[in-house]
Amino acid sequence: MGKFFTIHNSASLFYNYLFVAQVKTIERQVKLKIVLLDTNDTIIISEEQIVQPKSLRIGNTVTIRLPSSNHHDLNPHLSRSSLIAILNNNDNYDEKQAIIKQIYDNSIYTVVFNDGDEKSLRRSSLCLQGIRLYQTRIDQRKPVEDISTTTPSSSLTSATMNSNDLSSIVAVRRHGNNNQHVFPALILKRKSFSDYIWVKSFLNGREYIVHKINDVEPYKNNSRIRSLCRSTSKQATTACDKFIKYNQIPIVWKRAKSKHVQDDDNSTSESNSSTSESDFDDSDDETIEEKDSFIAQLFAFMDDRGTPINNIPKIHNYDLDLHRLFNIVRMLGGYNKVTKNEQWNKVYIKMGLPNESSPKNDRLIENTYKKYLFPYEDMSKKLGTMTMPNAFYNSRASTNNDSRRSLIRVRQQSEEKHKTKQPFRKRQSIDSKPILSSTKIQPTNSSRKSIILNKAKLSAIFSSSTSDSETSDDEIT
DNA sequence: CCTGTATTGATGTGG
DNA sequence: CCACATCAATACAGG
Repeated sequence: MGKFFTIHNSASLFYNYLFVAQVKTIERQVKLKIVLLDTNDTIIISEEQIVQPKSLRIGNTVTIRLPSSNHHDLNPHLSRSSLIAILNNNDNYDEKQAIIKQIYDNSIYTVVFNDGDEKSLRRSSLCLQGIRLYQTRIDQRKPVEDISTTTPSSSLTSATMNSNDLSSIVAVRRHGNNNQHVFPALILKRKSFSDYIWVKSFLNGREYIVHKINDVEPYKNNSRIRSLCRSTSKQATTACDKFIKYNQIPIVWKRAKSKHVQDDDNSTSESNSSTSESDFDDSDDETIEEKDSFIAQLFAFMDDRGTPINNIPKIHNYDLDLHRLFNIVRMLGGYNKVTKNEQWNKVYIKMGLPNESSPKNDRLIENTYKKYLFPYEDMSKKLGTMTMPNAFYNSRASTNNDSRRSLIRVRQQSEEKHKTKQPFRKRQSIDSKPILSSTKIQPTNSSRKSIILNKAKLSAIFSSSTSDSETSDDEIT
């Protein structure tokens, strides 16, 4: 699965979840944390010190060379070349047995962004795009600019999902690649976003935004799909049929106490458990619809640009209300303005999140915004409006069918298990006036491409690199 | 700021 | 076909 990045296959990389780049060159350097068998000491060595270079795999026993008479703690910062020099001189080393405990990739990757920008980064700054994306989209990656500047073309492929009345149930393709997994789902919103529809799964009660063309097929009047559903997710199909016939709410839906699930037709509206947070009084005038629509557009946008939001971000164990956050920041003038004026504490307070505003929490909310909402804000501003015309519909060609995850999850059910924590504080109303996009956004210049990414699973990367295909640059000297 | 660890949901596989 | 193992993504805390 995961492999050491290579030049050859030029994997797409995420950089701060904002940029996509390709690997150009690699200066390989691998460090290993090992435990010596004789002394039980833990030391860090370079890859080159391994004599018996079998598979680099955690847990393996290897023979290594240590500079003789050395005290291992003495040389961890020895330069690579000098180390090699020492070790190539037969007199100067001891050989020992050791067990690999950890593998670190300290290589320098030079990557090229799609704006032509080049940068040298360490592995930890980069994140391999999902394998599926990597496979299917490798040559179809869209620069962000393209998305922002795409002119709204009304030639939507809306023909596939036309009949509103008949097909409120759809079959959603699950992107297990091997299997044709399909589960039935109820359409919650059709218009929220053209290329995407919002569905609630009979499988687990979760809500997803799915791509209309690629992930969805009509359910009714489609015996092939129905049987496929039945074969791959029987329970869900059964629940679905009960829902159709008897209007019976699936159990899995009740478990997920959704705050507000009203779908267009036929929905028995008592499904919302009255215990749900009725203390939600949106001081803003937004309706649920707007919120949903916003979320749908946001998710679809992020999906299209290759950085899908797979989960609702959490802050201190609470689902983050992205719409609220977005509006708050917008009223304060947008990300750059808020940052300049150091108002993230204000944002944090307005969000009504648990815990007090603190420098740490402020940075938390800032980073979260930067990651999940700033691209959207940026795009909106470039489009010249904050109200999001349907502008980037066609950015997702019908050929590329998925991004890092097939389904875009929406609205996690809020679990009970968090109830030990303090309850949601009520939010204060937003007083300030909207300032709209008077602010200038500077394009995301490379100086602020800060690094956040999640860790690389090096163990997996290395352990598999030997077994499955070769990593093609194994012999970097 | 960066790294390591824990947690969660999604996916793959065997009983 | 379902239960369980594995994996990917990320939040969070600590250096």
